[in-house]
Amino acid sequence: MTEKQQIIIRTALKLFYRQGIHAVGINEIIQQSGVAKKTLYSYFSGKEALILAALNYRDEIFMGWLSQTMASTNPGQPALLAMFHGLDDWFNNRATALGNFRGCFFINASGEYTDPQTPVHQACKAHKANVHALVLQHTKLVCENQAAALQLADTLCLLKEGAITTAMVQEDPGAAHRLIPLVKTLIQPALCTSAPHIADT
Amino acid sequence: MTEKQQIIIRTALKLFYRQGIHAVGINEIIQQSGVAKKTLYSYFSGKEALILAALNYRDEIFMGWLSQTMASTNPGQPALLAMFHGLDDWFNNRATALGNFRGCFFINASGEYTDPQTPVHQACKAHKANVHALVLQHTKLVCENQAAALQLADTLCLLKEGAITTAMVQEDPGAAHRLIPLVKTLIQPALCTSAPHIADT
DNA sequence: TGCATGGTAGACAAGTCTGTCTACCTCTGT
DNA sequence: ACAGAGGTAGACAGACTTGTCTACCATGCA
Repeated sequence: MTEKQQIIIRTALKLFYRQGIHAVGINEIIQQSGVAKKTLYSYFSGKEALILAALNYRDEIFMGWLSQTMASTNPGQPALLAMFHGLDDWFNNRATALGNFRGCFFINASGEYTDPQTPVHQACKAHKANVHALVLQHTKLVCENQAAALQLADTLCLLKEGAITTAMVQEDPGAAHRLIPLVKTLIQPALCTSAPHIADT
Repeated sequence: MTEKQQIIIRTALKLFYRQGIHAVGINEIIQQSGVAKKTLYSYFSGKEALILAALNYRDEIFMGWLSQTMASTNPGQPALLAMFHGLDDWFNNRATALGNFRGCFFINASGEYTDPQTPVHQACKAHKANVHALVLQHTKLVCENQAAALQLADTLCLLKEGAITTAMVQEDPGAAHRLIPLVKTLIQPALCTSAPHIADT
């Protein structure tokens, strides 16, 4: 991975995230990168390869930020809560690693590539699986059995997606903060038994 | 609203929803509509006007479907629960009025027009406000005060967004169904007091 | 000194995009 | 019978798209 390659990927991600993937052309990317077109095409076979590289880079950034955010406190319950405080930081542009909030790059990309068969959609799905796996590590510490841990991870991830989407579409940066009382309730160890959610009727 | 106009809007919506907005050209729309290009431009000043018309049409369809779904049972608690059963139908392609599930058209569109100032993004935001207003009508019947009703509507709408996003990106059509126990708990009248969520600590 | 490497700048091909325009056709109402 | 409305088909302009290719330049190494 050369320095030029890094610059191109970083620039592409910035533009794709800000303007949408289809709305950004190769010419704009090379211009903003200060790189010749031939250089770009020597590193990437085409636009799709660059998109996939940008998705991969964003995955690294996001997973790094999230795992660091969750590692800043104790594993389990506090880490899960820290995730939602982290989302609140992100929505209010206090998470510098993630840049200015414009929704989730992977959700946005999926919306442009709705066919699940496309490599882009698959990459987005893979990123969400990475996040889920990280969350699951912590729910396992809170729940008394595997099934309950999985279910809690599902719910928390779904809340996360809902908060991101609400914050973006509705221009509502308080979406994550308002969830914190509910999250606190959900992750109370006593409630994470085999019963699905608090009470299952 | 002439018949031709209707055909153009319906075709545009179908293509935009399936392939993304930027990925669909005017030529494809007129070809699929069986309409001359001049006819399209006699009704719509440009592509953006057509996009806004498609968003407006989708809003009508979705709000019609949702209000009908919620009206098929008793107002309040049962209607709110019916919304999530409706989402489950949608994700599993049993809601014919909404077409084959490809996520939420408005979330997808917002991802392509991330700048909140754009008319497209504003239209998406307005749609979400419409849904929220409908949900609020029912949470008011369940909660004992205005603030609690608003808070419950916020939470349920956020769960809805999370379910749609999860179902789409993760190819997980069970996202809404798994939420039902949690929703049942949240909408229990006794819990919808001034306390934010179940227990607020 | 000479040459390979990796870069720049940008012309170019071939196709697509939006939007305008001409020429024609086919109803409907008077 | 005839005018006007509303439509079709499609050429066209001008800009933009991705991707290839030529010509050139600078640096490091033998």
